[in-house]
Amino acid sequence: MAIGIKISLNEGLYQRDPQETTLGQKIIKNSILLIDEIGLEAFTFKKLAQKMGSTEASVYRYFENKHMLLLYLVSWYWEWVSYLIDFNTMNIEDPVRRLRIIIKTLVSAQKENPAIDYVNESVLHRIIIAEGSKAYHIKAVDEENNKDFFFNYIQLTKKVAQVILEIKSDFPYPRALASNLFEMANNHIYFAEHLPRLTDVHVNDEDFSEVEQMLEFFAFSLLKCQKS
Amino acid sequence: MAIGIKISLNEGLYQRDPQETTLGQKIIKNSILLIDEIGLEAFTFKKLAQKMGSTEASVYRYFENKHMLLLYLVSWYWEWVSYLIDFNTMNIEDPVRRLRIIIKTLVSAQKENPAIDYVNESVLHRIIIAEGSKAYHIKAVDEENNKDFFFNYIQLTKKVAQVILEIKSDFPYPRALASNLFEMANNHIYFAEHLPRLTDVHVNDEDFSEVEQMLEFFAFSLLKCQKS
DNA sequence: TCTTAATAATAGCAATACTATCATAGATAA
DNA sequence: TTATCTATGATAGTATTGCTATTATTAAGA
Repeated sequence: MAIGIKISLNEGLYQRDPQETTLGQKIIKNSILLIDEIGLEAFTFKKLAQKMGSTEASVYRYFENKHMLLLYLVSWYWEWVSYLIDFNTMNIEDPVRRLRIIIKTLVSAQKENPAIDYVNESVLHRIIIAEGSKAYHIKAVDEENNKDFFFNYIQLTKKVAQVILEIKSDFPYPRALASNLFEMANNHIYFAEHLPRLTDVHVNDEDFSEVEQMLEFFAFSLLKCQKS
Repeated sequence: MAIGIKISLNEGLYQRDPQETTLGQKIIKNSILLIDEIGLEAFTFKKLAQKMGSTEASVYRYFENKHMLLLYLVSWYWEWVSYLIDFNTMNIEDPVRRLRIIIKTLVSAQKENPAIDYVNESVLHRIIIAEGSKAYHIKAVDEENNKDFFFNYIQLTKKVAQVILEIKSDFPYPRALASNLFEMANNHIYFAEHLPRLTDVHVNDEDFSEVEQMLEFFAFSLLKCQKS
């Protein structure tokens, strides 16, 4: 794993690029910890500033509001997963093996060696699981989609859909299967931990292997091919 | 469709039962319309009271806060879907046909003849699609789950999981498939309308037949059996 | 050394998320 | 019938949220 990757994100997501400054990095680092700790609803820029030893006004210079900060974190996460997928599937020809690696990466991204010291990938993963879908379940979804604010998620879907089509070129729902794998990966980790009667899998600590198995089962059953 | 069904919900969801009084019914009716209109984030009890010609304090006598109101609406919706499924699958023996009817009901519940005059089922359906998952993506999920606040969703999952097991008794993920069908039904209607590159299906107006087809394809491919 | 840019410190304001009190109108019970 | 009880309305008040604005200070660059 390379040190010092810069995750490249839509510039419209922030007012000032948080990756460029120490304060920006502190905002990212502490917002991840604080959202995880108290939840998105209770999270405010004032509390964040207090935790960081900075001020509300300074946080507002980086992000327009907490929704944009969430969108930034979500985009960061999916871009990072996308990077991991590229890295882990490099030089692998067989699309079936590529899809298996994609699924593994989806559920265990947080276990990779941390790439960037101001992002706790494991905690960020929890946030994506618990709050991620709130980033696009908003009234202004069309407007923000026009500004390409969901670019990273959509690109990743496209990438995985292409692998699916390599496996079975006439599969009728490649993008739906791809996005569903992402949603299921997160939902069923959440269900296993909080609403266990909505799923059949179990997780303990950070062992998500049952989720991985289930996603493989779903994907390869639909693609009517054996895991190789 | 019977007139005057009373949807029975966990009493912990409300302070005073809104189904019992005119004001309560007005709160349900207008909150559905207002959340749909301005979105959950912008929705407040003050705005609701203004729209209704009542007061903030009166609304608080029915619901502790807007989260509980959302949870009430979501529970109401799933209980109603559950009722429709029971009604529509009555006297049908073949579990494969039952599952097809369940899927149809999931995507087109809002088209059934309205059962209750103070609930606009079509608008409520839009709210569930756009905001429904926020009902359980909250910090207090475990606490609320202990109070059985997600009872209706969990029961419905159980019911559908049983049908799945009737089709294929050794299917390893009956509850996960059931809950995934619900999530997909809502997500892909939302995606088709707002983030079309995350799906392969299209919807126009209230024609969700492509979503229905896709869910059938997913379910029956996984269950490795033909639609009958 | 001068200038600029970034941050801190502080204030302020409108809206939100409630809680409390009191008045009143309608239904119910004595 | 009167008394009372209950639901709602009317009003007020408080702490917090979600910002914006102003000024001071500090660090970095020219």
